[in-house]
Amino acid sequence: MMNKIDIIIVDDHVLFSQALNGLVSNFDEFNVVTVLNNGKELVDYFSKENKQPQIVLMDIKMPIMNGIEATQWLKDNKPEIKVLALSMEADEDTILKMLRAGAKGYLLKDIHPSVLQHALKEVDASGFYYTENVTNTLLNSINHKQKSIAIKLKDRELEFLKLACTERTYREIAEVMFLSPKTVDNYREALFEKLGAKTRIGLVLYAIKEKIVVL
Amino acid sequence: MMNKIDIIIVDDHVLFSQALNGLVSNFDEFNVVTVLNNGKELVDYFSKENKQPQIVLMDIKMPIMNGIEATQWLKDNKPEIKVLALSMEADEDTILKMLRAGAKGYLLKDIHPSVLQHALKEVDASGFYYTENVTNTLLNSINHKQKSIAIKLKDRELEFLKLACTERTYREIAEVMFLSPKTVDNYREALFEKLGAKTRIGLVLYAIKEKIVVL
DNA sequence: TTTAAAAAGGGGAAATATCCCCTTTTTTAA
DNA sequence: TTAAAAAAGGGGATATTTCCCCTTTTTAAA
Repeated sequence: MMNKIDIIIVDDHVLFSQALNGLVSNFDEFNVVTVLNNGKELVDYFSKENKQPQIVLMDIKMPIMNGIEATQWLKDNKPEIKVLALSMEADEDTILKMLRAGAKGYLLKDIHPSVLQHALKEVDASGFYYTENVTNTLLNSINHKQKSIAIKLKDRELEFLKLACTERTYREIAEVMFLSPKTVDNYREALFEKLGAKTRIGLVLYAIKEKIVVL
Repeated sequence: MMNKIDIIIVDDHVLFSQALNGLVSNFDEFNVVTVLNNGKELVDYFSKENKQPQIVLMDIKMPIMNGIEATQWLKDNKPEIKVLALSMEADEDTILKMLRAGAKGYLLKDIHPSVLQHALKEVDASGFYYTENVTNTLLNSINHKQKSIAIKLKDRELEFLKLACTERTYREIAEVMFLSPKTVDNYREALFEKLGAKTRIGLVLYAIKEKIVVL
């Protein structure tokens, strides 16, 4: 008989975690060492026990110490243990935080048991299991960082704003725009007002944030 | 005998693609339908042939039509075919473009054959295979934390630079840093010199470009 | 065609930023 | 322990930015 892979389940919903326990215990390859109710219990567990599981099946929303904190703790203190997140929510922010904390995979609780089994095997064998879902979420959050609130600027103001994001002085900007320096003053003051800026630096920060200028 | 999974290899390096052909053909589960030299040949192939492979092993850098364009074309025209990218480079930009174009995985050419075999099986069975490498790249590009700083800045200079990217005056920056305004002058001038800037705007542009400050 | 709004221009002044060439203090390395 | 380097501070001048309160010119709409 081959050695089974030790797993700890951390989840505060007892009904669910016990069901999960039964499920995983039925997988030939895995052995559930213990079932804990939150991150704190996991940390306490390691202060008492010498045994280390290969994988922790981690819920995210939990009282006292949540899954993100617990995963971060494991990364810092037991980096060889792999965390597979198991969550109800698939919102971008949670996924991001969990992955940054070091999770090796992120599954939703409504998956088919066979997928869980497959994921566990992958995490054991390859060290990770990132689903299409997770990857797409990451791709999305790169794309729609933030939609511009789009204060509407006139063409000439936009032109000035772009030039303000260079090392040109206002005098030089005036030359480029074929305007008097005094008129450029007006554009500056108008944009200070519209964009809530107090200095030229503020204009630059706004322009870059809103992707009016691209670096 | 089970049905083998059909694969097309697209790569302009003939020596490599032929070696890859031999390798994959030796895998029990897979059958290499044909080997093509670039994306254009792949598009042409589908205009002549009715047969469709399940998976395309796609190089990225190729003449005439590169792997990104070809993958995008497949997504638009043959969405049921899965693309597994196989590349020399692991730079962020390329990975992002390839995934956006619809690749179901991204492997480097220096992996072990068994990993390729495993990835192919995963792509066939699950529809995707995203490695830790790829996921970390995505995470990084969200964080914008890739430190490509060519010029090494001292801690205190970095601190000043970040403050320069705000609407604070130098006098206020001096207060925050517990320095005399004159010392702040020195930091400014030192950075002008190091970063080739002539004005504070130049500092801000540099800091943002190099991801020293995140907006 | 009249009228209002937008764009352009300006005077003048105070606050900041830029610049160059110094000294003193603290840290680091030989 | 001593020399050198880095960090901190400064004087003083000029240039630029910021600010407020104006006029003139051009454009667009009634």
